[in-house]
Amino acid sequence: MTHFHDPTTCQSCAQRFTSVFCKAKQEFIEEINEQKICNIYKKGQTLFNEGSYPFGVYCINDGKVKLSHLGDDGKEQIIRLLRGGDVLGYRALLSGERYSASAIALEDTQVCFIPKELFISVLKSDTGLAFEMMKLLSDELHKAEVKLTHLAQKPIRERLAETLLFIKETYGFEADGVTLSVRLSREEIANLVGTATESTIRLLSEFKKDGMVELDGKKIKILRQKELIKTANLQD
Amino acid sequence: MTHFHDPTTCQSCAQRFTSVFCKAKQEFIEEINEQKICNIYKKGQTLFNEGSYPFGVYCINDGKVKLSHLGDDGKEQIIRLLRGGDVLGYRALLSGERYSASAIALEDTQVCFIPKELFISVLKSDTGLAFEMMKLLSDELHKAEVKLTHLAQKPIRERLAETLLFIKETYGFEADGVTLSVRLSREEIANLVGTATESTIRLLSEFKKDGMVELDGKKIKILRQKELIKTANLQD
DNA sequence: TTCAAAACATGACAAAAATCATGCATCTTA
DNA sequence: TAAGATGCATGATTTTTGTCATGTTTTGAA
Repeated sequence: MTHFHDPTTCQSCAQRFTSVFCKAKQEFIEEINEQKICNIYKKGQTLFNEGSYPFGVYCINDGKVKLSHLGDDGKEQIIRLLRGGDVLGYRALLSGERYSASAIALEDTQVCFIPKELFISVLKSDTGLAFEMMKLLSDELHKAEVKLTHLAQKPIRERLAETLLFIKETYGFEADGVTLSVRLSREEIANLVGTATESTIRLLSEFKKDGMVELDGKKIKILRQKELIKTANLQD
Repeated sequence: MTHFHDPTTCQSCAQRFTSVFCKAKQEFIEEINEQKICNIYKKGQTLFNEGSYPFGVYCINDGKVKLSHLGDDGKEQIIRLLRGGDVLGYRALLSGERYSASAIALEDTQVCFIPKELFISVLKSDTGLAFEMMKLLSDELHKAEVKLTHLAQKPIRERLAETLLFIKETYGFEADGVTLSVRLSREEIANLVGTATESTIRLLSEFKKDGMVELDGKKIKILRQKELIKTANLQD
Protein backbone atom coordinates (compact mmCIF):
# COMPACT_ATOMS: atom_id res chain seq x y z
CA MET A 1 0.00 0.00 0.00
CA THR A 2 1.40 3.33 1.09
CA HIS A 3 5.16 3.71 0.83
CA PHE A 4 7.24 5.50 3.42
CA HIS A 5 10.79 6.69 3.30
CA ASP A 6 13.16 4.47 5.21
CA PRO A 7 13.14 5.55 8.83
CA THR A 8 16.01 7.99 8.90
CA THR A 9 17.27 10.45 11.48
CA CYS A 10 15.29 12.95 13.53
CA GLN A 11 17.50 15.62 12.00
CA SER A 12 16.10 14.88 8.55
CA CYS A 13 12.61 13.92 9.69
CA ALA A 14 9.77 15.49 7.77
CA GLN A 15 8.27 16.60 11.10
CA ARG A 16 11.40 18.20 12.53
CA PHE A 17 9.84 21.65 12.28
CA THR A 18 6.33 20.56 13.24
CA SER A 19 6.30 18.49 16.40
CA VAL A 20 6.88 19.70 19.96
CA PHE A 21 10.28 18.11 19.83
CA CYS A 22 11.49 20.67 17.33
CA LYS A 23 11.83 22.96 20.36
CA ALA A 24 14.18 20.58 22.14
CA LYS A 25 17.87 21.41 22.30
CA GLN A 26 20.14 19.97 19.64
CA GLU A 27 21.92 17.60 22.03
CA PHE A 28 18.64 16.05 23.10
CA ILE A 29 17.43 15.64 19.56
CA GLU A 30 20.57 13.65 18.90
CA GLU A 31 19.89 11.50 21.92
CA ILE A 32 16.30 10.95 20.85
CA ASN A 33 17.52 10.07 17.39
CA GLU A 34 19.70 7.30 18.80
CA GLN A 35 17.08 5.75 21.02
CA LYS A 36 13.88 6.18 19.03
CA ILE A 37 12.27 3.18 17.43
CA CYS A 38 10.46 3.62 14.14
CA ASN A 39 7.46 1.53 13.27
CA ILE A 40 4.80 1.28 10.64
CA TYR A 41 1.24 0.50 11.65
CA LYS A 42 -1.18 -0.68 9.02
CA LYS A 43 -4.69 0.74 8.81
CA GLY A 44 -6.74 -0.51 11.74
CA GLN A 45 -3.74 -1.55 13.82
CA THR A 46 -3.47 -0.47 17.43
CA LEU A 47 -0.60 1.66 18.73
CA PHE A 48 -1.70 1.23 22.31
CA ASN A 49 -4.74 0.11 24.22
CA GLU A 50 -6.84 1.79 26.88
CA GLY A 51 -5.93 0.25 30.23
CA SER A 52 -2.40 -0.79 29.37
CA TYR A 53 0.74 0.69 30.82
CA PRO A 54 2.63 3.42 28.93
CA PHE A 55 6.30 2.77 28.15
CA GLY A 56 6.94 5.89 26.13
CA VAL A 57 5.48 8.46 23.80
CA TYR A 58 4.67 8.18 20.12
CA CYS A 59 5.44 10.76 17.51
CA ILE A 60 3.60 10.47 14.20
CA ASN A 61 5.89 10.87 11.25
CA ASP A 62 3.32 10.34 8.55
CA GLY A 63 -0.22 9.05 8.66
CA LYS A 64 -3.47 9.40 10.60
CA VAL A 65 -4.47 8.08 14.00
CA LYS A 66 -7.64 8.22 16.07
CA LEU A 67 -7.60 8.35 19.85
CA SER A 68 -10.70 6.91 21.44
CA HIS A 69 -12.23 6.16 24.79
CA LEU A 70 -14.60 3.36 25.49
CA GLY A 71 -17.74 4.58 27.27
CA ASP A 72 -19.07 2.69 30.29
CA ASP A 73 -21.33 0.64 28.06
CA GLY A 74 -18.63 -0.10 25.51
CA LYS A 75 -19.41 2.57 22.94
CA GLU A 76 -16.47 4.26 21.29
CA GLN A 77 -15.99 7.97 21.75
CA ILE A 78 -13.35 9.52 19.52
CA ILE A 79 -11.43 12.06 21.61
CA ARG A 80 -8.89 13.32 19.12
CA LEU A 81 -7.67 12.97 15.55
CA LEU A 82 -3.91 12.99 15.00
CA ARG A 83 -1.68 13.60 12.00
CA GLY A 84 1.99 13.86 11.14
CA GLY A 85 3.93 15.83 13.75
CA ASP A 86 1.46 15.07 16.53
CA VAL A 87 2.65 13.40 19.70
CA LEU A 88 0.52 10.98 21.66
CA GLY A 89 0.69 8.91 24.79
CA TYR A 90 2.11 11.72 26.91
CA ARG A 91 -0.98 12.33 28.99
CA ALA A 92 -1.00 8.95 30.71
CA LEU A 93 2.78 9.06 31.06
CA LEU A 94 2.82 12.45 32.73
CA SER A 95 0.01 11.71 35.15
CA GLY A 96 1.49 8.29 35.90
CA GLU A 97 -1.60 6.35 34.94
CA ARG A 98 -2.51 3.68 32.46
CA TYR A 99 -3.71 4.79 29.05
CA SER A 100 -7.23 6.12 29.27
CA ALA A 101 -7.72 5.84 25.53
CA SER A 102 -6.72 3.63 22.63
CA ALA A 103 -4.80 4.80 19.59
CA ILE A 104 -5.67 3.20 16.26
CA ALA A 105 -4.25 3.93 12.82
CA LEU A 106 -6.82 5.29 10.38
CA GLU A 107 -4.46 4.52 7.50
CA ASP A 108 -0.93 3.16 7.16
CA THR A 109 1.07 5.27 9.56
CA GLN A 110 4.74 5.69 10.37
CA VAL A 111 5.45 6.35 14.02
CA CYS A 112 8.53 6.97 16.17
CA PHE A 113 8.50 5.58 19.67
CA ILE A 114 10.48 7.41 22.36
CA PRO A 115 11.08 5.47 25.56
CA LYS A 116 9.62 6.80 28.78
CA GLU A 117 12.94 7.26 30.62
CA LEU A 118 14.43 9.27 27.80
CA PHE A 119 11.33 11.42 27.41
CA ILE A 120 11.25 12.19 31.13
CA SER A 121 14.97 12.87 31.38
CA VAL A 122 14.96 15.21 28.39
CA LEU A 123 11.92 16.96 29.85
CA LYS A 124 13.81 17.39 33.11
CA SER A 125 16.87 18.95 31.54
CA ASP A 126 15.23 20.97 28.81
CA THR A 127 13.05 23.70 30.25
CA GLY A 128 12.02 24.91 26.82
CA LEU A 129 10.60 21.54 25.94
CA ALA A 130 8.86 21.31 29.29
CA PHE A 131 7.14 24.62 28.56
CA GLU A 132 6.15 23.39 25.12
CA MET A 133 4.60 20.34 26.73
CA MET A 134 2.70 22.53 29.19
CA LYS A 135 1.49 24.64 26.31
CA LEU A 136 0.43 21.53 24.41
CA LEU A 137 -1.46 20.19 27.40
CA SER A 138 -3.09 23.58 27.97
CA ASP A 139 -4.21 23.76 24.37
CA GLU A 140 -5.64 20.26 24.48
CA LEU A 141 -7.42 21.08 27.72
CA HIS A 142 -8.88 24.17 26.14
CA LYS A 143 -10.11 22.23 23.12
CA ALA A 144 -11.62 19.58 25.38
CA GLU A 145 -13.48 22.24 27.36
CA VAL A 146 -14.89 23.89 24.28
CA LYS A 147 -15.96 20.50 22.93
CA LEU A 148 -17.56 19.75 26.26
CA THR A 149 -19.60 22.93 26.12
CA HIS A 150 -20.72 22.26 22.57
CA LEU A 151 -21.62 18.68 23.42
CA ALA A 152 -23.76 19.95 26.28
CA GLN A 153 -25.41 22.82 24.46
CA LYS A 154 -25.57 22.27 20.72
CA PRO A 155 -27.96 20.09 18.74
CA ILE A 156 -26.58 17.25 16.69
CA ARG A 157 -27.04 19.01 13.38
CA GLU A 158 -24.68 21.78 14.47
CA ARG A 159 -22.22 19.35 15.98
CA LEU A 160 -22.07 17.29 12.80
CA ALA A 161 -21.35 20.38 10.72
CA GLU A 162 -18.69 21.37 13.22
CA THR A 163 -17.18 17.90 13.09
CA LEU A 164 -16.93 17.97 9.30
CA LEU A 165 -15.13 21.30 9.53
CA PHE A 166 -12.90 19.90 12.25
CA ILE A 167 -11.97 16.93 10.06
CA LYS A 168 -11.15 19.35 7.28
CA GLU A 169 -8.99 21.46 9.62
CA THR A 170 -7.15 18.41 10.81
CA TYR A 171 -6.56 16.45 7.64
CA GLY A 172 -7.34 18.91 4.90
CA PHE A 173 -8.53 18.25 1.38
CA GLU A 174 -7.22 16.05 -1.37
CA ALA A 175 -5.70 17.57 -4.51
CA ASP A 176 -9.15 18.50 -5.86
CA GLY A 177 -9.59 20.93 -2.97
CA VAL A 178 -12.99 19.62 -1.89
CA THR A 179 -12.66 15.97 -0.91
CA LEU A 180 -11.78 15.30 2.75
CA SER A 181 -8.52 13.39 2.72
CA VAL A 182 -9.55 10.81 5.27
CA ARG A 183 -12.00 7.94 5.03
CA LEU A 184 -14.09 7.52 8.11
CA SER A 185 -17.06 5.21 8.46
CA ARG A 186 -20.42 6.74 9.33
CA GLU A 187 -20.09 5.08 12.69
CA GLU A 188 -16.75 6.76 13.31
CA ILE A 189 -18.16 10.14 12.39
CA ALA A 190 -21.03 9.44 14.79
CA ASN A 191 -18.53 8.56 17.52
CA LEU A 192 -16.77 11.83 16.89
CA VAL A 193 -20.01 13.83 17.01
CA GLY A 194 -21.35 11.90 19.95
CA THR A 195 -24.58 10.56 18.49
CA ALA A 196 -26.19 7.46 16.99
CA THR A 197 -24.91 6.22 13.64
CA GLU A 198 -28.36 6.52 12.05
CA SER A 199 -28.67 10.14 13.03
CA THR A 200 -25.34 10.87 11.40
CA ILE A 201 -26.36 9.07 8.20
CA ARG A 202 -29.65 10.92 8.08
CA LEU A 203 -28.09 14.32 8.66
CA LEU A 204 -25.36 13.70 6.10
CA SER A 205 -28.10 12.95 3.60
CA GLU A 206 -29.80 16.22 4.53
CA PHE A 207 -26.54 18.12 4.12
CA LYS A 208 -26.27 16.50 0.71
CA LYS A 209 -29.83 17.45 -0.16
CA ASP A 210 -29.01 21.00 0.88
CA GLY A 211 -26.03 20.95 -1.46
CA MET A 212 -23.46 21.46 1.28
CA VAL A 213 -21.70 18.15 0.79
CA GLU A 214 -21.41 15.42 -1.79
CA LEU A 215 -21.28 11.80 -0.70
CA ASP A 216 -19.64 8.90 -2.48
CA GLY A 217 -19.22 6.08 -0.02
CA LYS A 218 -16.66 7.18 2.52
CA LYS A 219 -15.56 9.99 0.24
CA ILE A 220 -17.01 13.26 1.47
CA LYS A 221 -16.76 16.43 -0.55
CA ILE A 222 -17.40 19.78 1.03
CA LEU A 223 -19.12 21.92 -1.57
CA ARG A 224 -20.30 24.91 0.41
CA GLN A 225 -18.09 25.51 3.37
CA LYS A 226 -19.65 28.83 4.26
CA GLU A 227 -23.08 27.28 4.64
CA LEU A 228 -21.54 24.53 6.68
CA ILE A 229 -19.99 27.10 9.00
CA LYS A 230 -23.36 28.76 9.29
CA THR A 231 -24.96 25.40 10.06
CA ALA A 232 -22.34 24.76 12.73
CA ASN A 233 -23.34 28.09 14.29
CA LEU A 234 -19.83 28.88 15.51
CA GLN A 235 -18.96 32.08 17.29
CA ASP A 236 -15.26 32.35 16.66
CA MET B 1 -20.35 36.67 57.07
CA THR B 2 -17.56 34.15 56.90
CA HIS B 3 -14.39 35.01 58.80
CA PHE B 4 -10.93 34.26 57.51
CA HIS B 5 -7.62 34.37 59.27
CA ASP B 6 -5.57 37.39 58.40
CA PRO B 7 -3.63 36.70 55.21
CA THR B 8 -0.40 35.34 56.58
CA THR B 9 2.63 33.70 55.02
CA CYS B 10 2.71 30.85 52.52
CA GLN B 11 4.78 28.97 55.08
CA SER B 12 1.88 28.92 57.50
CA CYS B 13 -0.87 28.72 54.87
CA ALA B 14 -3.55 26.13 55.48
CA GLN B 15 -2.97 24.86 51.94
CA ARG B 16 0.81 24.55 52.14
CA PHE B 17 0.57 20.74 51.95
CA THR B 18 -2.31 20.64 49.48
CA SER B 19 -1.66 22.85 46.48
CA VAL B 20 0.77 22.19 43.63
CA PHE B 21 3.04 24.81 45.10
CA CYS B 22 3.82 22.63 48.08
CA LYS B 23 6.20 20.84 45.70
CA ALA B 24 8.13 24.00 44.95
CA LYS B 25 11.56 24.47 46.47
CA GLN B 26 11.80 26.38 49.75
CA GLU B 27 13.54 29.40 48.21
CA PHE B 28 10.74 29.83 45.67
CA ILE B 29 8.05 29.51 48.28
CA GLU B 30 9.70 32.39 50.10
CA GLU B 31 9.74 34.44 46.92
CA ILE B 32 6.10 33.65 46.27
CA ASN B 33 5.31 34.61 49.83
CA GLU B 34 6.82 38.04 49.31
CA GLN B 35 5.08 38.80 46.05
CA LYS B 36 1.69 37.14 46.47
CA ILE B 37 -1.36 39.29 46.97
CA CYS B 38 -4.14 37.98 49.17
CA ASN B 39 -7.73 38.88 48.49
CA ILE B 40 -11.18 38.00 49.65
CA TYR B 41 -13.98 37.63 47.13
CA LYS B 42 -17.54 37.72 48.33
CA LYS B 43 -20.08 35.19 47.10
CA GLY B 44 -20.92 35.92 43.49
CA GLN B 45 -17.88 38.08 42.84
CA THR B 46 -15.70 37.45 39.83
CA LEU B 47 -12.02 36.51 40.08
CA PHE B 48 -11.53 36.83 36.35
CA ASN B 49 -13.62 37.04 33.23
CA GLU B 50 -13.66 34.98 30.05
CA GLY B 51 -11.96 36.99 27.33
CA SER B 52 -9.73 39.08 29.55
CA TYR B 53 -5.98 38.87 29.74
CA PRO B 54 -4.30 36.80 32.48
CA PHE B 55 -1.78 38.56 34.74
CA GLY B 56 -1.09 35.68 37.06
CA VAL B 57 -2.47 32.59 38.71
CA TYR B 58 -4.85 32.26 41.62
CA CYS B 59 -4.48 29.89 44.51
CA ILE B 60 -7.54 29.28 46.64
CA ASN B 61 -6.80 29.45 50.30
CA ASP B 62 -10.28 28.83 51.57
CA GLY B 63 -13.62 28.86 49.83
CA LYS B 64 -15.38 27.60 46.72
CA VAL B 65 -15.17 28.79 43.12
CA LYS B 66 -16.86 27.78 39.88
CA LEU B 67 -15.15 27.98 36.54
CA SER B 68 -17.52 28.43 33.64
CA HIS B 69 -17.60 28.92 29.91
CA LEU B 70 -20.21 30.80 28.01
CA GLY B 71 -21.66 28.76 25.16
CA ASP B 72 -22.07 30.30 21.72
CA ASP B 73 -25.63 31.30 22.59
CA GLY B 74 -24.72 32.68 25.98
CA LYS B 75 -25.61 29.73 28.16
CA GLU B 76 -23.30 29.00 31.06
CA GLN B 77 -21.46 25.69 31.14
CA ILE B 78 -19.71 24.95 34.41
CA ILE B 79 -16.36 23.38 33.60
CA ARG B 80 -14.87 22.84 37.00
CA LEU B 81 -15.53 23.28 40.72
CA LEU B 82 -12.63 24.45 42.85
CA ARG B 83 -11.86 24.40 46.55
CA GLY B 84 -9.08 25.29 48.96
CA GLY B 85 -5.67 24.30 47.61
CA ASP B 86 -6.77 24.44 43.99
CA VAL B 87 -4.96 26.66 41.53
CA LEU B 88 -6.68 28.38 38.66
CA GLY B 89 -5.89 30.64 35.78
CA TYR B 90 -2.82 28.67 34.72
CA ARG B 91 -4.29 27.22 31.55
CA ALA B 92 -4.70 30.52 29.75
CA LEU B 93 -1.37 31.73 31.08
CA LEU B 94 0.54 28.69 29.86
CA SER B 95 -1.00 28.64 26.42
CA GLY B 96 -0.58 32.39 26.13
CA GLU B 97 -4.22 33.13 25.48
CA ARG B 98 -6.96 35.12 27.10
CA TYR B 99 -9.09 33.40 29.70
CA SER B 100 -11.49 30.97 28.08
CA ALA B 101 -13.61 30.77 31.20
CA SER B 102 -14.77 32.94 34.05
CA ALA B 103 -14.11 32.22 37.71
CA ILE B 104 -16.82 33.17 40.19
CA ALA B 105 -16.88 32.67 43.95
CA LEU B 106 -19.64 30.33 45.14
CA GLU B 107 -19.19 31.60 48.67
CA ASP B 108 -16.85 34.04 50.43
CA THR B 109 -13.43 32.91 49.30
CA GLN B 110 -9.87 33.82 50.21
CA VAL B 111 -7.47 33.73 47.30
CA CYS B 112 -3.76 34.38 46.78
CA PHE B 113 -2.72 35.95 43.49
CA ILE B 114 0.72 35.14 42.11
CA PRO B 115 1.97 37.44 39.33
CA LYS B 116 2.59 35.95 35.91
CA GLU B 117 6.32 36.78 35.76
CA LEU B 118 7.03 35.16 39.10
CA PHE B 119 4.99 32.08 38.27
CA ILE B 120 6.79 31.62 34.96
CA SER B 121 10.23 32.26 36.40
CA VAL B 122 9.71 29.81 39.25
CA LEU B 123 8.40 27.27 36.78
CA LYS B 124 11.54 27.77 34.71
CA SER B 125 13.94 27.22 37.57
CA ASP B 126 12.06 24.53 39.46
CA THR B 127 11.78 21.34 37.43
CA GLY B 128 9.83 19.60 40.15
CA LEU B 129 7.14 22.21 40.07
CA ALA B 130 7.06 22.09 36.28
CA PHE B 131 6.41 18.36 36.45
CA GLU B 132 3.67 18.91 39.00
CA MET B 133 2.07 21.40 36.62
CA MET B 134 2.27 18.90 33.78
CA LYS B 135 0.71 16.28 36.00
CA LEU B 136 -2.02 18.70 37.01
CA LEU B 137 -2.75 19.55 33.38
CA SER B 138 -2.73 15.87 32.43
CA ASP B 139 -5.18 15.03 35.18
CA GLU B 140 -7.49 17.84 34.18
CA LEU B 141 -7.30 16.74 30.57
CA HIS B 142 -8.19 13.21 31.59
CA LYS B 143 -11.17 14.39 33.60
CA ALA B 144 -12.34 16.54 30.72
CA GLU B 145 -12.14 13.60 28.32
CA VAL B 146 -14.12 11.32 30.61
CA LYS B 147 -16.72 14.03 31.09
CA LEU B 148 -16.86 14.48 27.34
CA THR B 149 -17.57 10.79 26.83
CA HIS B 150 -20.29 10.76 29.46
CA LEU B 151 -21.84 13.90 28.03
CA ALA B 152 -21.98 12.22 24.63
CA GLN B 153 -23.20 8.84 25.75
CA LYS B 154 -25.15 9.01 28.97
CA PRO B 155 -28.74 10.09 29.53
CA ILE B 156 -29.43 13.03 31.77
CA ARG B 157 -30.66 10.97 34.68
CA GLU B 158 -27.30 9.24 34.93
CA ARG B 159 -25.40 12.47 34.47
CA LEU B 160 -27.33 14.19 37.24
CA ALA B 161 -26.61 11.34 39.64
CA GLU B 162 -22.96 11.50 38.64
CA THR B 163 -22.91 15.26 39.15
CA LEU B 164 -24.33 14.96 42.66
CA LEU B 165 -21.62 12.45 43.49
CA PHE B 166 -19.05 14.74 41.93
CA ILE B 167 -20.20 17.66 44.07
CA LYS B 168 -19.93 15.43 47.10
CA GLU B 169 -16.40 14.34 46.11
CA THR B 170 -15.35 17.94 45.60
CA TYR B 171 -16.88 19.71 48.55
CA GLY B 172 -17.91 16.91 50.87
CA PHE B 173 -20.66 16.85 53.45
CA GLU B 174 -21.50 19.10 56.33
CA ALA B 175 -21.08 17.93 59.92
CA ASP B 176 -24.23 15.80 59.67
CA GLY B 177 -22.55 13.59 57.07
CA VAL B 178 -25.36 13.79 54.54
CA THR B 179 -25.88 17.42 53.51
CA LEU B 180 -23.77 18.63 50.59
CA SER B 181 -21.67 21.51 51.88
CA VAL B 182 -22.29 23.81 48.95
CA ARG B 183 -25.40 25.67 47.90
CA LEU B 184 -25.96 25.64 44.17
CA SER B 185 -29.05 26.85 42.38
CA ARG B 186 -30.96 24.36 40.25
CA GLU B 187 -29.77 26.32 37.26
CA GLU B 188 -26.14 25.90 38.29
CA ILE B 189 -26.62 22.18 38.76
CA ALA B 190 -28.20 22.08 35.30
CA ASN B 191 -25.23 23.95 33.87
CA LEU B 192 -22.94 21.42 35.46
CA VAL B 193 -24.93 18.47 34.09
CA GLY B 194 -25.42 20.06 30.71
CA THR B 195 -29.19 20.16 30.52
CA ALA B 196 -32.21 22.42 30.95
CA THR B 197 -33.01 23.73 34.41
CA GLU B 198 -36.50 22.20 34.34
CA SER B 199 -35.13 18.75 33.60
CA THR B 200 -32.83 19.03 36.58
CA ILE B 201 -35.67 20.14 38.86
CA ARG B 202 -37.87 17.28 37.67
CA LEU B 203 -35.17 14.65 38.09
CA LEU B 204 -34.20 15.91 41.53
CA SER B 205 -37.84 15.51 42.53
CA GLU B 206 -37.76 11.97 41.18
CA PHE B 207 -34.60 11.22 43.13
CA LYS B 208 -36.38 12.54 46.19
CA LYS B 209 -39.43 10.39 45.49
CA ASP B 210 -37.11 7.41 45.18
CA GLY B 211 -35.62 8.26 48.56
CA MET B 212 -32.12 8.85 47.25
CA VAL B 213 -31.96 12.50 48.22
CA GLU B 214 -33.76 14.95 50.46
CA LEU B 215 -34.40 18.48 49.27
CA ASP B 216 -34.75 21.60 51.35
CA GLY B 217 -34.27 24.59 49.11
CA LYS B 218 -30.65 24.62 48.05
CA LYS B 219 -29.80 22.16 50.79
CA ILE B 220 -29.38 18.71 49.30
CA LYS B 221 -28.99 15.64 51.47
CA ILE B 222 -27.73 12.40 50.01
CA LEU B 223 -29.60 9.62 51.75
CA ARG B 224 -28.74 6.57 49.67
CA GLN B 225 -25.38 7.00 48.04
CA LYS B 226 -25.19 3.42 46.78
CA GLU B 227 -28.42 3.77 44.84
CA LEU B 228 -27.15 7.06 43.48
CA ILE B 229 -23.98 5.34 42.27
CA LYS B 230 -26.11 2.68 40.64
CA THR B 231 -28.25 5.37 39.02
CA ALA B 232 -25.09 7.08 37.73
CA ASN B 233 -24.14 3.74 36.12
CA LEU B 234 -20.42 4.27 36.65
CA GLN B 235 -17.83 1.72 35.72
CA ASP B 236 -14.93 2.65 37.93
C1' DT C 1 -42.16 44.09 57.20
C1' DT C 2 -43.46 44.29 52.68
C1' DC C 3 -43.13 43.90 47.99
C1' DA C 4 -40.84 42.77 43.79
C1' DA C 5 -37.76 39.76 41.76
C1' DA C 6 -35.78 35.56 41.46
C1' DA C 7 -35.87 30.73 42.09
C1' DC C 8 -38.50 26.55 42.32
C1' DA C 9 -42.06 23.42 40.82
C1' DT C 10 -45.16 21.15 37.68
C1' DG C 11 -48.14 20.28 33.70
C1' DA C 12 -48.81 20.29 28.74
C1' DC C 13 -46.84 20.13 24.59
C1' DA C 14 -43.28 20.11 20.88
C1' DA C 15 -39.02 18.92 19.22
C1' DA C 16 -35.04 16.21 19.06
C1' DA C 17 -32.90 12.06 19.01
C1' DA C 18 -32.59 7.07 19.76
C1' DT C 19 -34.16 2.65 18.63
C1' DC C 20 -36.01 -0.94 15.85
C1' DA C 21 -36.85 -2.88 11.50
C1' DT C 22 -35.88 -3.71 6.88
C1' DG C 23 -33.73 -3.50 2.36
C1' DC C 24 -29.91 -2.50 -0.52
C1' DA C 25 -25.08 -1.95 -1.60
C1' DT C 26 -20.38 -3.00 -0.99
C1' DC C 27 -16.64 -5.41 0.64
C1' DT C 28 -14.22 -9.89 1.93
C1' DT C 29 -12.96 -14.17 1.75
C1' DA C 30 -13.49 -19.03 1.02
C1' DT D 1 -17.58 -15.84 -8.09
C1' DA D 2 -20.81 -16.77 -4.61
C1' DA D 3 -22.20 -15.99 0.07
C1' DG D 4 -21.82 -14.02 4.31
C1' DA D 5 -20.72 -10.03 6.68
C1' DT D 6 -20.51 -5.40 7.16
C1' DG D 7 -21.79 -0.84 6.15
C1' DC D 8 -25.17 2.41 4.30
C1' DA D 9 -29.80 4.15 3.85
C1' DT D 10 -34.47 5.06 5.16
C1' DG D 11 -39.07 4.54 7.34
C1' DA D 12 -41.80 3.95 11.53
C1' DT D 13 -42.05 4.36 16.24
C1' DT D 14 -40.79 5.41 20.95
C1' DT D 15 -38.22 7.70 24.23
C1' DT D 16 -35.93 11.46 25.83
C1' DT D 17 -35.40 16.04 26.39
C1' DG D 18 -36.45 20.85 25.76
C1' DT D 19 -39.73 24.61 25.69
C1' DC D 20 -43.60 27.22 27.09
C1' DA D 21 -46.93 28.45 30.39
C1' DT D 22 -48.40 29.12 34.91
C1' DG D 23 -48.48 29.08 39.82
C1' DT D 24 -46.04 28.89 44.15
C1' DT D 25 -42.34 29.73 47.21
C1' DT D 26 -38.31 31.93 48.66
C1' DT D 27 -35.20 35.65 48.85
C1' DG D 28 -33.42 40.11 49.22
C1' DA D 29 -33.68 44.94 49.30
C1' DA D 30 -36.21 49.18 50.44
